[in-house]
Amino acid sequence: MNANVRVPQFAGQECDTSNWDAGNCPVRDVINQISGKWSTLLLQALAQRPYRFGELRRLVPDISQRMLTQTLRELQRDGYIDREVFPTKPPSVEYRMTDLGRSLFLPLSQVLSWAEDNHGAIKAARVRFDASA
Amino acid sequence: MNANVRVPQFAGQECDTSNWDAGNCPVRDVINQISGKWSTLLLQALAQRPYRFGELRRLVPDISQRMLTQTLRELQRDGYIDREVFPTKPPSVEYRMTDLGRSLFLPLSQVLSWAEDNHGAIKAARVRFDASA
DNA sequence: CAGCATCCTATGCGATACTG
DNA sequence: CAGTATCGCATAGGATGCTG
Repeated sequence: MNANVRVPQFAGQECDTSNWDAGNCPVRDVINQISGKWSTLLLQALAQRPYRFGELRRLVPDISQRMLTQTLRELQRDGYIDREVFPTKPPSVEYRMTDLGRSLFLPLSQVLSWAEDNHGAIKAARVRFDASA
Repeated sequence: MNANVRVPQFAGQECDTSNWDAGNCPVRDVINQISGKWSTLLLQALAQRPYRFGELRRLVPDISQRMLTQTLRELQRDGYIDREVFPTKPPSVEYRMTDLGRSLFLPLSQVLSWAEDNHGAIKAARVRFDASA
């Protein structure tokens, strides 16, 4: 890690790079959490409707149970989703998106749509790059 | 890796999860590349104006030379930025955003702005979560 | 100036087994 | 059903040294 420098960062913010990950660079502090392998996928699912734990497992069968738990916890911690436990036997737990989560998903879904729309152009760019290299 | 299952994924796309990273899930294929530690930061810099290699180093002094090179190559390969070599002595290289990069940065910058605007709410949510745990 | 090659570490993530 | 606890690996990323 470098010395105590300050650099212009995301959206014109200055960030103390000696403490890069500790939350003083606001944009990175937020982006870090939603850039995990499963975060956006789960956000997209829960943007549709609430889901129970097992439902999410079946919806995304290739997520490990460990990462499902962990990702849900992180999303909950950041305030994007709520977790409600129903004291049945055996217990059931429902996850639902919060208003904050929905307000994030608004611009986020635009990026996802862009990715879908432009996947062809990107694949083409890769072919061109790899051919000329 | 799991068996050959297909699940509904991003933006309603189906993805063969047995080959998850190989590009058959369009959204993930695109998002993977821009979710690196430095990608969005460099995109934001180059959205302002073209930069030379050394300028980017000085702008983001805490990026390692290795990651600057690598991230720029990935962004170039996906078609977001162009690389122009000026045959001076010693050589100088300029990076500039392409139209594709600019069209990506449009929705992407909305997410970055959202992150900046809502950083306080997220930090508060974390405090609440950690207190109740 | 703008890189490439090498080594090394941190950690994100998967696999497996166990529990209230 | 909805988790927790361990272990292990693959890879993202940092540090350092060399080059056209």
